[in-house]
Amino acid sequence: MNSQFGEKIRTLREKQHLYLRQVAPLLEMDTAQLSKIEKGIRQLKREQVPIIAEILKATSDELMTLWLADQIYAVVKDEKLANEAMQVAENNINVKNRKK
Amino acid sequence: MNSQFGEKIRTLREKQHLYLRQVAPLLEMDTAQLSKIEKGIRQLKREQVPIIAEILKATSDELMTLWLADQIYAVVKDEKLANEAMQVAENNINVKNRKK
DNA sequence: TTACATTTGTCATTATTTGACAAGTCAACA
DNA sequence: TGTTGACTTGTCAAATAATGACAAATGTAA
Repeated sequence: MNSQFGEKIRTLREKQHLYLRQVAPLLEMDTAQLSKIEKGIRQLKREQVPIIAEILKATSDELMTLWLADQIYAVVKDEKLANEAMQVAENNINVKNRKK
Repeated sequence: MNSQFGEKIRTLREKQHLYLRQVAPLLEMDTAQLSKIEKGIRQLKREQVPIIAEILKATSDELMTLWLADQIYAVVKDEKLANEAMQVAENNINVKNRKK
């Protein structure tokens, strides 16, 4: 279901030989939810990204980048103007950063 | 309140010497709502973008691009990893397009 | 003051997302 | 073939967020 973040955490989890049953409680959810998150059917909450990063021994930044990318992708995935919109958004960010 | 789309439609409306009171009913909303949309406090619905484009004699694509850019911006505006995430998302889009 | 355009604040309604659970599939294997 | 364990899927009430509608406020010009 197209989720870079979900695929990544599944891969990481499997590398550590952990079961959903072991990871889910650490995020205070059941296996059903975590399964859906790995498949991209549901989204992990932003504030849980650093938590799962620690559990799976990944860097928070790496997972956050994928998590954010998924959110962006959800906005533009079926849009023919996706690339143009991304360009404009990128400019906005850069302008904003320059001001700081 | 930082909305490219809102600023654009305000500019267009003013160029045409139209009042909120005149435009709002065409979008089936009151002036208060449209005012907020122009200020970026609320979002126009995606399906209304072509309608306002026609009212304000702009191209739908131009306004849609700005509207989408605002949605993207909302996701990443306070994120230090905004640029990295945009890169990843852009790749996803390109990969997807290549497949079609 | 009055008139008019716009803005702001509030709140009930509506829509979307989430959490929790039950039931399902699938593979391994006794 | 029946059981077990891991994962998946579906449903639905509850929580959260977004919207619509309205009243009141602000600002400005006559």
